[in-house]
Amino acid sequence: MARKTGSHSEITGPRIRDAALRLFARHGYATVSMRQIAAEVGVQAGALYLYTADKQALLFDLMQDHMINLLAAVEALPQMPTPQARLEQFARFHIGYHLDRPDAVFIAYMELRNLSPENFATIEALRRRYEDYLQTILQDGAFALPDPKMATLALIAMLTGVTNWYREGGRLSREDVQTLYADMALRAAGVAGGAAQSG
Amino acid sequence: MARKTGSHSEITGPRIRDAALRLFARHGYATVSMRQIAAEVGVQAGALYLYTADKQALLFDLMQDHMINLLAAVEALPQMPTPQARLEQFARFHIGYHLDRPDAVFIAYMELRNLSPENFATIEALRRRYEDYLQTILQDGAFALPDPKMATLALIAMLTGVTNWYREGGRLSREDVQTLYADMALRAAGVAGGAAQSG
DNA sequence: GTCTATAGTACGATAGAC
DNA sequence: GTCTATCGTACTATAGAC
Repeated sequence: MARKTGSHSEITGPRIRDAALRLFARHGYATVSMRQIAAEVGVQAGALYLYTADKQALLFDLMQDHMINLLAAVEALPQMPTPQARLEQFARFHIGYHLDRPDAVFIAYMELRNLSPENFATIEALRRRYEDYLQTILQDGAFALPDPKMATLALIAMLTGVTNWYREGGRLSREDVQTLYADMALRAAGVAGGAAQSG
Repeated sequence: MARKTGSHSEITGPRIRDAALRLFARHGYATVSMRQIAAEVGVQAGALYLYTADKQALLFDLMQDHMINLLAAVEALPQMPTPQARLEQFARFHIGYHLDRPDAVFIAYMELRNLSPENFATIEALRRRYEDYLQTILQDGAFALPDPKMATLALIAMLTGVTNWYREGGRLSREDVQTLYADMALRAAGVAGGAAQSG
């Protein structure tokens, strides 16, 4: 800390991104200044511009990386035999993945309007691909949903909402929450028997 | 328009609030300047301070009014005979009320972190009262939910999510959306037969 | 009640020394 | 690669004329 000079390009870049992620999530992109980010990393503001073109690029890169990683993770899930198992797997995955990355998730949902139009379009396309993954599951006849597209958006909103209140070490464990939400998702989608009715 | 002087205290105040509501929702509290709000109303920036102590008070008043009106509206709903009917009524109400006030809703959910700590506590208390209204419904034995508090948060997140995608004049009517979401909420809460299975 | 003008501060981004 | 210093701009909020 407080080291004044030296070569740290492999380390400073990620640290800038980590600091920006945390600060943007906590205070909002528009509120956070480049000086704050620099102070968090322990460099001067000017040094940030060796690693990012500008503040907007910093936000965009964080969101794009998050969405690309999310997509890669969901598409790497093992194939499940039944529509019900696929939906349950998705619900558990979505909650687990989002609980692991609260800052990235928060930014991805809250800072869309601070993206430039072109950057917004790129992120929206990635998000749409993620939604399509769930929609494909829900389109299976086993669910008989009148509107799978709408159900997709409803379920994703429900599952993502867990990040608004879940706190590590609280009354419910991560597993509890995954089970309870997966059950609600299965029931909402019209499956009679959820995974575990807890009781 | 472009009138330069005169007495408009009864009219300028509400117009400032309307402009702030629209601009905050569209661009975010932190991004919008007092000059932008003033320009939208047609006065100079300094004139705003005759109607609000500062920018923070403007945001707080908008959020507080929204939450108070929302609470008054939900508490004025006619009493329904069964738990299922109460949940369906709540789901339809929540969606209808939120679709009618997209800007206020957006601000109430997105700008919480831009409130001062004291103002945040006030708004959170109001939100908690609204959640309690639904939680009371869900605590009825008819639903047999393992965790009514969590189910409350899950359902509110799902229902509120409709504001992220619904557009007037789109594929689904307001009534369609209310029906489909109410059905999903009823099923998620563990009620076998929803209001209308649409088929 | 609204205006013009401005004090005081903070910002994003860049230039040039080391 | 990081620093110091700074340019040009924008902001919130206030003071004082009308």
